[in-house]
Amino acid sequence: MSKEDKTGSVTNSPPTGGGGGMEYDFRRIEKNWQQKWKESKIYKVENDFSRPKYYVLDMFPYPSGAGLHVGHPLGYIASDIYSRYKRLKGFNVLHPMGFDSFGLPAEQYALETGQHPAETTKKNITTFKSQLDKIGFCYDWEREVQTSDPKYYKWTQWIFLQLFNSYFCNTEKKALPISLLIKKYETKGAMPKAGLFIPGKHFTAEQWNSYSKKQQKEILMKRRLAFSAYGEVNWCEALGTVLANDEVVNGVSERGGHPVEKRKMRQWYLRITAYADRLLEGLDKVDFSDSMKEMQRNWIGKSEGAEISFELAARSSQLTAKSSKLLVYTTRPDTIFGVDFMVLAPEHDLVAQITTAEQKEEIEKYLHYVKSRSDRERQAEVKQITGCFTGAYAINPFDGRKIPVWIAEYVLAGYGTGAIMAVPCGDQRDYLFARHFNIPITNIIGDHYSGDEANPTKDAILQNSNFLNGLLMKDAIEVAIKKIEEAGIGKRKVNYKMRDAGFSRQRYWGEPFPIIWSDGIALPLDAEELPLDLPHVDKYGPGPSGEGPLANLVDWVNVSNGKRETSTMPGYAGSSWYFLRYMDPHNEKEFCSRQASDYWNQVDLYIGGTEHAVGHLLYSRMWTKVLYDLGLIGYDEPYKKLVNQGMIQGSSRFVYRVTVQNNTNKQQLFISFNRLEDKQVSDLIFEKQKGVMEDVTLESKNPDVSDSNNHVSIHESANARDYVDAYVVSKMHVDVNIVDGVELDIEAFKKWKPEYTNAEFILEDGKYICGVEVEKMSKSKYNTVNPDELCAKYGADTFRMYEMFLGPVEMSKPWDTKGIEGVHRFLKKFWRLFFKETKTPPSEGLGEAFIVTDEQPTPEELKVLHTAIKKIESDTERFSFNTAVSAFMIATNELADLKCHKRSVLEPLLILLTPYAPHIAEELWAQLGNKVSILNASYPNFEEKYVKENSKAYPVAINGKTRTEISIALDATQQQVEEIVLKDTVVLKWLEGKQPKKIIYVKNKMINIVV
RNA sequence: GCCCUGGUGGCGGAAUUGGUAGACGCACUGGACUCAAAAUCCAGCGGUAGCAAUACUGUAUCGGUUCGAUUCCGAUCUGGGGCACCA
Repeated sequence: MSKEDKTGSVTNSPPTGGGGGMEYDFRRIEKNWQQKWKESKIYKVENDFSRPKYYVLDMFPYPSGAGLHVGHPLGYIASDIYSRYKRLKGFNVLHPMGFDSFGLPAEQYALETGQHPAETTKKNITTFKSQLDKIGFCYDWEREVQTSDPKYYKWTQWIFLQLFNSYFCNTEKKALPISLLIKKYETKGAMPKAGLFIPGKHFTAEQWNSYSKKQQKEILMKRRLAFSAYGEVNWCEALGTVLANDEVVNGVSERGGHPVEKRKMRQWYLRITAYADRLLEGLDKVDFSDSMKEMQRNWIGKSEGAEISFELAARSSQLTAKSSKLLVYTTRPDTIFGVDFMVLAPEHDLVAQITTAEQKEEIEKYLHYVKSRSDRERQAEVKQITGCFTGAYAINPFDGRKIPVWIAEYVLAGYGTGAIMAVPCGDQRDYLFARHFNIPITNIIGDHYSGDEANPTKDAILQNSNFLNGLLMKDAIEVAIKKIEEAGIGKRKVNYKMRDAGFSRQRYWGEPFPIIWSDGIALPLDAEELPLDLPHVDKYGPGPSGEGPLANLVDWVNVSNGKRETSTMPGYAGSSWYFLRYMDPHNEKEFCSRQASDYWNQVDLYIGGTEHAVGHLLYSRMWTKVLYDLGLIGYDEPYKKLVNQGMIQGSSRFVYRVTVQNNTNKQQLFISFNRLEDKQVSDLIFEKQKGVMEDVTLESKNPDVSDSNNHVSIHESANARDYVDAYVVSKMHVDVNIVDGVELDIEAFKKWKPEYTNAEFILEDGKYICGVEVEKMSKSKYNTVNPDELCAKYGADTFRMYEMFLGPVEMSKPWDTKGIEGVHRFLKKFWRLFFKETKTPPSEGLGEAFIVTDEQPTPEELKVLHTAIKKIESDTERFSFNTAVSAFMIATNELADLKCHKRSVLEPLLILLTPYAPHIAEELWAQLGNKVSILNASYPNFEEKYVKENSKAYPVAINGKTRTEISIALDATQQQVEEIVLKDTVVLKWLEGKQPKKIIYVKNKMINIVV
């Protein structure tokens, strides 16, 4: 052990080393077996259609430059354990791994450093793979996919063409080839099912045939599953580029702090809204957690209500006939008589037309303000109520009331019709808005409305509501809709919160679109022309007028029949179908052969984080449905079961730097955590700064440690003179790896940040104690722990088991390296069931050290074994890996106590251990003389007879409080139990001579006596 | 703001269907072995009172249902994740 050792927050020396004997030399064992497994291709997976299959999939990683930290492998270890378990159960298991290797970070990095994303991505993947391999995963790397590989994205582009060439048939509720739609238009046109023929929307066959090619294509574009249209983006003029929401902070660009505004640009979209209902229905067929389904349902946001059109008051003379109506969507048509104002989204088309001359200036000011606001900001800040009156009025169709029309940022253009009818007594936002702008509030729900806040109830009896008076709101909804439809002023409407998915990015590092624009018509490439390779660029800056970097490649863009599409596909394109490619990764003819996709079928178990709850999962579910509709695969849900792993959070450490204002001597000073609140600390600080600040007193208030960001607090000094008027304590992240628990290794710290070599430290009890906070694990917070170092120090088996032992996979938890010792001790103890540690060198003492015998096991030993089999098998089945690890510990402790070294007990136990700690299991298996790998063994069978008991020590409670324990036969009857219990001295004592009212006896659980 | 989710000893967690709260591990304390250390083994370990047996109390807070609540219901406080161009 040396002070130099800074590889982890555990500062002990390597747990093994030196000495002779057969000790658990995990380094040798793991290296040896990883090598052998690789040579024997034991993880190679064949499409052997005769065997039962099981498909385990991890959400593949984005290969970031930071490499793996201990949070990444959590899900991978879980899926690896389950895969190996299923293999032992006789399944042909597909458990592949690959990389989601297109994406923004590589491009950002390229912008900063000039390194091509292809190069950095390749490098990062190499690092990831070597890190993954050290943990001993059973991946068949021959099936690896990388989304940025042309051999892969050829098929992403191909599927895009299928989407482009398909439409959603509303009658059959499925995707069909667009050629069928064209045929229909040519022969029947597009005629209304019922009601009015609306020119522009409907047309006859003759009309269709008379349209120009361009007109026809424009009509078709409105039906394609992948289509092009105009949509809003975050536009940053200064950077000349479109930004992700991520890159926009408080309305300005993260890079450079330039202003950002909304701008409409031509974009590609996927018509996921067409699949809204099927995406909802599909949730009933899959095994996802309820919360996950709930999140997806909320995202889709299906609601039923009505679209109502309000006449606008005639006085706005600039209104044309067409725009004299204001269409709103509401889920609560029952509240129509409570409407006190209307609100349009600021982007609403009508705004410009209806605004009166007097209001024009104000409206324009407001529009300018809204442009800089993100959707999130617009909805979030309730305290800040903003809006602007347009000067226009709408007319309530039933009572003729004049209703003022406002615009406000809390109404979003993308949802519903982009306009609402505001009912302040029933909706809190509307209420706050009305109060803020002094709009009178109509109460239609009597006592249910307090006047202090809105009440969104549906259980009130309506008042002040004309023909709805006296009706329960729930029932009034239907009545109102009928009346609205009768009056011809609106209709029943199902609405979805979900919008069509934006599918183009003004970026370089993504799949190029196989599209050529010719005279405004999007021409798809032929399948034979794929892949359309992503051309090499030297510069990663944006193209002209906000286009992606590809627009700078003039030669590439201009082709004989037009111009290439210069945007690229988003990150989720490649990940929407990757699960299929693993089944048939080298197929050059098809994205995946039907035979392979029929055999491997749905993913039986999908493991990944909740952060993908809506995005990725919905997109891949949609793609799967489209592929199914087009007859390309045989199922329309990709993932049968989904398990969400929790996030492993980082446990950050902080040091507190004191900066004295106007301090010219620049002495660096740090203060230990618990002295921050020390009243005398200002004296100390003063002491340390002596020489520059004679006679200056600092009066410190208690520092507010909870303050955000860096600045903990500013201390005003009452008697400040000359040099000093305040000192500032700033909080700095410090590398967790140079902190032992909470104690800072000061020397290591100085080495880590050389600028503080001469810093002084105010200690407590001779130590510098760091502050602790749980945050997301990230390089910039210096709270990452590298799995490589842990594998090197304790071995992959220990690391795997420890990650599992931390807690339930689904739960988030902070990482703490300290506990890993315990798991390592367990594996050493397990090893000692097979080997006795001797002082002789292994070359001589092997026979002597190996202590496994062929003796017959005792009933007690068999009970330990079979208890373990039952517990570990069921825990593995239900993904309760932490309790399974604890079951291994219990079994090992008990067998060690029994001094059991019997093959017939240990051999099955080894098989149980294989999924969790494959290396040690394989080694000991070989030591037992087995010639075939333990990976191909079969899982031991649990036998009830070995664990059966005929009595149980029942807890006996009096009035619900456990007072004693009585051993009673398991097959005892109620009467027998009552007799036994009432004879017991402890029970008699607590009864105090009273008669029990009731005796509750739950077989195999407990007994409760009610007095 | 909206949606989802969590809160149990000093710490990570266990309690699978409403039935003995704290399994297992870490840390800590005491002991054995050792010249010493490491490793290993044994014992203790929620709080309060007590030498102890034991009693009371205890699963974020408050209230409810029940013979019985960490578990179910209602309200409150609080940590984490997502919110459509990060992946």
